Amino acid sequence: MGTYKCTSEDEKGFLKNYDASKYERPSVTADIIVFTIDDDDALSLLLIRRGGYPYKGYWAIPGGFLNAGAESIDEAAARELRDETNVDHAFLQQLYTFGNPGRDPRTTVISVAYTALIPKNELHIKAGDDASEAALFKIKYDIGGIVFYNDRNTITEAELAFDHAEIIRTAITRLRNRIDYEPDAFSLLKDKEAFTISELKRIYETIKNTTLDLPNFRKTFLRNYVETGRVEALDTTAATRGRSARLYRFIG
Amino acid sequence: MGTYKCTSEDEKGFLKNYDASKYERPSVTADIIVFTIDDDDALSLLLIRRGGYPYKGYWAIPGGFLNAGAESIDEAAARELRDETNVDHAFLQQLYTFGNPGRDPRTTVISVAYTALIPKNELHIKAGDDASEAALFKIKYDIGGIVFYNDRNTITEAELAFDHAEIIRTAITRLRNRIDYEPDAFSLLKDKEAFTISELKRIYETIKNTTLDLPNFRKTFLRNYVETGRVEALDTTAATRGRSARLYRFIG
DNA sequence: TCAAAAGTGTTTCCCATACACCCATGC
DNA sequence: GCATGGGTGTATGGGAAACACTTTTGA
Repeated sequence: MGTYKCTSEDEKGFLKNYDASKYERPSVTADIIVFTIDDDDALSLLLIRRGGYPYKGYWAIPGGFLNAGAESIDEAAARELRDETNVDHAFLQQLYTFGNPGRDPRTTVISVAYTALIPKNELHIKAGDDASEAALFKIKYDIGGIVFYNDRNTITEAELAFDHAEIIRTAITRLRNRIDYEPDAFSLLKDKEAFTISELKRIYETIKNTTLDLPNFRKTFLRNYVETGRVEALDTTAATRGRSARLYRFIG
Repeated sequence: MGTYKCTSEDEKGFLKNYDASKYERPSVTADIIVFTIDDDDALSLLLIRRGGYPYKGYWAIPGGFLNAGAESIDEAAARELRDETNVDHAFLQQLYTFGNPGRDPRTTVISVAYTALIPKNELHIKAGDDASEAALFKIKYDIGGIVFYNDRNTITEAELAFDHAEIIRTAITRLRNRIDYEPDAFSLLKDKEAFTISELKRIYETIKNTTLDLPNFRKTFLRNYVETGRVEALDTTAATRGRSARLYRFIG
């Protein structure tokens, strides 16, 4: 890609006469599952209460239409994230593309879903254009499905707009699988330049929804990250309630 | 999804007046990387020589525009696969969605890429509507990139249409990563109802581009598949050059 | 009977897990 | 000192890799 040039004359004619409306086109959106870990170590995500139809008043994941021609899908996702959270340079990863007919009552809508992992202190939530409200919801795994709740609302999977429950489930599954072999967890650190092993461990525990053994976590962390140079051990320490903990710096 | 109904009167009005052309819409295609293993155990893929502009005469992966409203993306991919290969019920998996502006000189095109794994004896290649030629190419890893070749043609990554080289690279990477923990390899067996351990091992070797130790491969195969009931050991054997080999049947 | 391929058994090493124990710090 | 969390060391077990060896078959 990038090396292609129109050289022949008949190709130029073809491109000029190309009728872009020959095929019926779907709308394309970039939707984002914004994950964070809140102050009491619960995995949370950002939901928007829809201000317009369809699904007016329903909670949904943030997203918006692709500005075709002016931006890539990745850029559309980044723009949408910026609009909703003020976050500019986030860890943003394409998740999956959803395109069943009927998932949007208006017309065929293809949604390219992205996952963002953002530390809570960097999140400055604001409502976008067509949204009346935005809030973080804790994720709770319950028999029969996931429940999303915060101080003011509790909703179940079935109460989400569109097929967003399926999208969220896909995102959680992927997040859990990736964390074992990708450094995703570091994206959720409040300070990637100075963090303790315990802080990182709490992130892993939150995502995997289990408790981990600290000595063993330390060993695998040192082997996989410090010894490979992806994390640097600092000389400084952080004061906590007990013995002060060594600080580390994430490099890449 | 599926439980949503328009109940309010003003929502009905909204949907009636919804202007589907308000946002500029991109074209959406479903593109397919058809992998197979050819008779001399080389990983191969299906390429189409483009009969129309753009990239007329270039080799490309098969694909076609989504018939928005009439089919899901998955169905579009299945239809396209059927058109090109006569294969109807294949292992078809969504890979990634590519949507950089400029990747197609006509207009913004979003391509949802799929991977298909099909045994060569089931492949009946035919050219589709806008393609003048279709052929299998062996994949060879060379310094500086991948080379695709068969009896009649040899092409490099840079000679492929659009950004298809990137799509293929993504597909190969994913295939290699998945095979270690997903039963993808079984999709490439000539006969899933009666295969030997060596046959399966050759598929793994082809995909991973290494040689494997047969005793160890047997052990992990028995533990992961036979003992878990996903593969059944048959009483029959297959005659080969040496000692005849036990046959197995893939269940799910 | 010999080569070729299938199949078995053994040894070694790495790594995950479990857990006992020591160290530093604040109150 | 003592509670609290950070940090170290050791024992155990399972699986991956390497490989020596046996069995069955066709030519």
